[in-house]
Amino acid sequence: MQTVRASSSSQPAPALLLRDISLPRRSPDAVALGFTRTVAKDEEIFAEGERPAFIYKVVSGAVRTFKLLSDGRRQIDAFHLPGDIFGIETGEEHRFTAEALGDATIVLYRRSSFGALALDCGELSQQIVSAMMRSLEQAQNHMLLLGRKNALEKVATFLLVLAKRISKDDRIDLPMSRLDMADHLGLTIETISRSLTQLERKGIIDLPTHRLIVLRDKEALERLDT
Amino acid sequence: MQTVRASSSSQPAPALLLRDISLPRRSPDAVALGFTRTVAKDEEIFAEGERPAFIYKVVSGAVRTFKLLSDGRRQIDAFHLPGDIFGIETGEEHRFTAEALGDATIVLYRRSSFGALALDCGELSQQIVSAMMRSLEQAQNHMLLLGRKNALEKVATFLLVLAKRISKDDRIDLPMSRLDMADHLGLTIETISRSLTQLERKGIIDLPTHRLIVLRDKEALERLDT
DNA sequence: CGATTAGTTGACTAATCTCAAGACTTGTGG
DNA sequence: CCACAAGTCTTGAGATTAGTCAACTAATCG
Repeated sequence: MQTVRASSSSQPAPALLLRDISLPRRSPDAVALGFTRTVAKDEEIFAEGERPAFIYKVVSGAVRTFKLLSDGRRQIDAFHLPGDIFGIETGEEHRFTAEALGDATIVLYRRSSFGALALDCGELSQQIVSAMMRSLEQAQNHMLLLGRKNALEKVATFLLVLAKRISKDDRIDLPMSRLDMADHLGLTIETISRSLTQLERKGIIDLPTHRLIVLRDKEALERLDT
Repeated sequence: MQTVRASSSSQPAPALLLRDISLPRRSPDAVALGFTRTVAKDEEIFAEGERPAFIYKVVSGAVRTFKLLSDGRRQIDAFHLPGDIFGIETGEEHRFTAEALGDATIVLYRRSSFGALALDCGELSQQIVSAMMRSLEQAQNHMLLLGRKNALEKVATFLLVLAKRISKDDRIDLPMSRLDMADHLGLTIETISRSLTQLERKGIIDLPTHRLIVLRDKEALERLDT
């Protein structure tokens, strides 16, 4: 596991600075006004868990979006450069924190302006959009796992995620091999095996057969899930 | 680096098996017919690089989607369980390979049925959808990097990606600190530093200042990018 | 300038991988 | 229904990569 270093953090800067109100160019359905805002180095633009009120676009400078584990380990999912849109959410909270890398200028579009986003799409498109969004959320959580969790944490998280999807009374009938798990979690089959054994020794899971896992202590797993 | 093991691979199974033609329920804009297909264990459903002709939905069984590095290292981005939609692409090729984990049943929807996907959305939604898609593609590439590349490969890939976005004649003016790079690539600042030094020693890059990187040998970087 | 922060380098440690052997499962055919 | 074969999983020992800690150097900001 890795040392957690303080992120370079100046103090949070003043309030929102209105500069300019620009209409999105050539947009016929432009209900969205754009506010321009300047942000200082390391200033927070929005925080994980907040209700998303805007969608953002970088005008100048650069922005990082990241997730944190409870002990401060951080995974930056992306750097956003001029022209990039970020902060899109379909749910009720931001799943990242966004901060400026250096001084930056961004444009904010009221989220309410385009309502539930997918609503002005046909129903089929809507299904597809929501499938994309689910993939994206999964991918983003998975980056945190791959970049910042150790082997035991990876396996614990994986079991919990799988349990939510397919467990019957805390029994998981694994649909995949150890090799598949390994290639999903960025580990080797041996490390998967050792991690499972370790969880079993601690009484957290049972392994009646190789393909069946019984979760005996979900709380303990959740503690590992950080 | 990690040993590459052969994926359990039976031989590719026969052709497409039409079973059933079902209309998507309650869908008013349902131009899409659903074909049901059964696939055998480890059978390929589509391959990375292929032109995407369908969108898929798992009916029974489970499916893995993955990317490979040139030497066979594999990153499974997701397991798809009954009800899950997978294989959505906005571009002209599949960016993953999909295979059945065990015997499985899937439904195929002709992609042409909903045309360019975003087309029946308003223009603004369309921008948002395409921003989502970009994030998703980035996230998926990044999972491969986080899960299966070593430190030097990570840094090399990062520099190339960054160069494509912001380099002027192969000079990158880094907008982020070493800590930011580290937290993006799942490494520590020391390892970032050592990797950059190593690239410099090999004559692949120059580091005139900490925030400026000159790419001297892109080919070599691309070779590391696998 | 001088102080502070950011980045580099070295020596050492720890986590995970690699390689190898053995055990368990599963499927097949006698 | 048992025995064997093939594949899958587990375990151990040693190697390797990246992390940790610490000292030093370079850059940046008042």
